Amino acid sequence: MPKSTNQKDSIVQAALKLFAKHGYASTPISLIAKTANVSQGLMYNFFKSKEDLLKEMMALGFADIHASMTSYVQETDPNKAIEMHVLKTMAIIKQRKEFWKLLHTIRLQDKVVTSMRTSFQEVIGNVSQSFMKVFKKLGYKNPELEATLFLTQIDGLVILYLQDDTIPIDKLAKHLINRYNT
Amino acid sequence: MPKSTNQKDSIVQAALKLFAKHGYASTPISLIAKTANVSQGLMYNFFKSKEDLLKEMMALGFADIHASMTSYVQETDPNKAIEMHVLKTMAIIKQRKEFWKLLHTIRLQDKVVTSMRTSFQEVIGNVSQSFMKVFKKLGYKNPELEATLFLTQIDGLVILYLQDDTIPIDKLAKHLINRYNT
Amino acid sequence: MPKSTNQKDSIVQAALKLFAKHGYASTPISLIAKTANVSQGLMYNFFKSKEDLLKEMMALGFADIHASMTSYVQETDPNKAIEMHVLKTMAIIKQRKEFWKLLHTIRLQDKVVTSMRTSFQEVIGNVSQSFMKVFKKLGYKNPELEATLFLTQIDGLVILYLQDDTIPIDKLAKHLINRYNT
Amino acid sequence: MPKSTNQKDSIVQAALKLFAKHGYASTPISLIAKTANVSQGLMYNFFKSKEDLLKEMMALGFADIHASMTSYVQETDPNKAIEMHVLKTMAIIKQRKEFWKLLHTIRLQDKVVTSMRTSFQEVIGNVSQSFMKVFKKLGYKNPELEATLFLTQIDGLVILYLQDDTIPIDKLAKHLINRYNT
DNA sequence: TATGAATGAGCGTTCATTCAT
DNA sequence: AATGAATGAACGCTCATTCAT
Repeated sequence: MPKSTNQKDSIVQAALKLFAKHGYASTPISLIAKTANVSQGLMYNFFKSKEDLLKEMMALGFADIHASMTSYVQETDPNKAIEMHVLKTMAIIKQRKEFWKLLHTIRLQDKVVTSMRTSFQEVIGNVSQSFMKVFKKLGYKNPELEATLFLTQIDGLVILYLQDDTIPIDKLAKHLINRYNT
Repeated sequence: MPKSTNQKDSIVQAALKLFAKHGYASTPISLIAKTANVSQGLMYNFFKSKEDLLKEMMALGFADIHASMTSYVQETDPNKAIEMHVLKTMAIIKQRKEFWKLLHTIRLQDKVVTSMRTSFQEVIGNVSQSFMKVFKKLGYKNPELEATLFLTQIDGLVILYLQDDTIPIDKLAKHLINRYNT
Repeated sequence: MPKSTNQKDSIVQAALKLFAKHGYASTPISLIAKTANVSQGLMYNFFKSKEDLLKEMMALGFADIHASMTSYVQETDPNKAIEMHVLKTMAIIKQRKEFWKLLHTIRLQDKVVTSMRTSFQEVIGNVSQSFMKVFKKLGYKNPELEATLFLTQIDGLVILYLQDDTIPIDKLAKHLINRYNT
Repeated sequence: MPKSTNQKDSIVQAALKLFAKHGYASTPISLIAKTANVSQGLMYNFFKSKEDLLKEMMALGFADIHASMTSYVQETDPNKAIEMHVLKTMAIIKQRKEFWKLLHTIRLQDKVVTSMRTSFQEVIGNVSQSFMKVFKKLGYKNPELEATLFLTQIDGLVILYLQDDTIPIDKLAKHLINRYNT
């Protein structure tokens, strides 16, 4: 069995945890290596640089999210689509907290992100388009604005949760769903 | 007029711009100094450390926001309060884009922030309390959840705008206001 | 054989030489590294800070001296004890000139030293006690004062030698011994 | 009245105190200025550099000591000469503790000292010569060695006192005198 | 494949010195 | 004579990256 896969995995997990906690720039490679129980030099067998590690990590995360989100994209009942998206997002966030934290500390910066903007925009774009249709179907006058408000509402909720995971996130999600499903 | 004030100002402006763009940890003091047209050593006549510069900068920003936000806190008409808060927030964000970018890259991290968390929570807390009352007055069943949803909705909108300032932020704001002012 | 040992040794030797010559505070790490033919960064694989290097160096020196001095501590003939201490001290000083120079530039300062004061006092204290007994055995009226005078006499001689190694140190030592061995 | 003299004096006093406590290299000019209640820039009206301040300070100290010591150099009774030298030295040391501390931290270093070696040697040389004659007069077989031992004995005592001023320095001095005045 | 010793550029910071006022 | 703002070189130290093994 390829042990290297496990090692690469440990590295990615360690990096994710540490980047989310201390920030990308403030996390030394040496610490990632130690946390992943791997020699410092070995890191460069898997990733050609620290930045490369970040990019690959983010790509993995996006793929993951993409997979999760597209699972219900063919939902035809608009109310169901809204409900599923809210619930699914909350589920993903809980499960991938560190990834989302990192994503949010990075997404307003222009250095590393440009390279991964594509993947990010793709995911966002798809979802956006999809919900425009949903709100159109529901008869909203301005489905584009509605979709944006809906998605930013979820975004804001997510950030609050990432910052303080003791908020009643499930109640809030339910409340949000009810607001649309009248 | 004291020239030092201008210099301190340039430093703060330069730091704000660079921190917002590249992140705190990835912005060298040397670059701030160069951008502010000041020698590197002189920086330490104004701020005793890089971290101190950040803190002071954030404190200034918070004071500013606090001042802006408390200007309409005595508004008694709940619909008006909602409208004013949305509009005021958008105004502030447009004006202090870099400060808000910086704030968002920092607020999920646990390192430097603790010292300024207080100021942040204070502002947030006040606003939160205030809107709970607003939604109570409007007869919402669960004013606390409503307030949270309202504020996170704004937060999400703000982040989207910080990431891409070509979105129709004013339309979105208006739309949001209309949703509440039925 | 581990090369690192040699490197650590070169560093210690270089540091000892340079600290003794220019003083601790006036010796840059960069110069030590260059003198030891080692990169500046590597220094920190062996010593976690400049101060740590000093401390470790001093500890080594003290251990050395301690070993040398305790070799004759069980001497029961008081005259022999005096003779041996003088001769041994001179031998040590000749051999460890730089260490002693460094020790003397440091011992009146209050900053770094506190941590190593303990080791120093321990060595001194033992010797002091030991010579009090010697002078008691020899029938001196005030053995404590005698011991102090004896040891400070040696100290003064040592310092003179450290300052100018062309003085007839052996003759002086012999003369000193004869003064006690009547 | 020339205020500058007082200022120069305060600077020298402040520098002496601080150099003795923290060492020359570890004492910033800024701290000396603050301690002397003088602006940092003004220092350079009196001394052309930090090193110059040290040199001038030492020169002043030497002149002082020289004056003190030559006051009894014409003493013809050899026993009296020994007694006076011991007592006078102790008096000077007590009075000029900081100067002596500084002197001892500096005298084994080669950087600054070379320039003042002359003055130092001159004082030492005179005293040395003078005591050779004293011991000759007293009929010692090897007056040169005796003089060296005598002076280094005092030196050793002085250093002990500088390191710990709670030792019974007066008793020790008396004891020393008695040893010679039999 | 795996190590960790080794490098060197760059960081935040200090401080002796200069200079405009 | 006196200030203290301003400079810039040098410091101790960190860390991404390389390389011999």
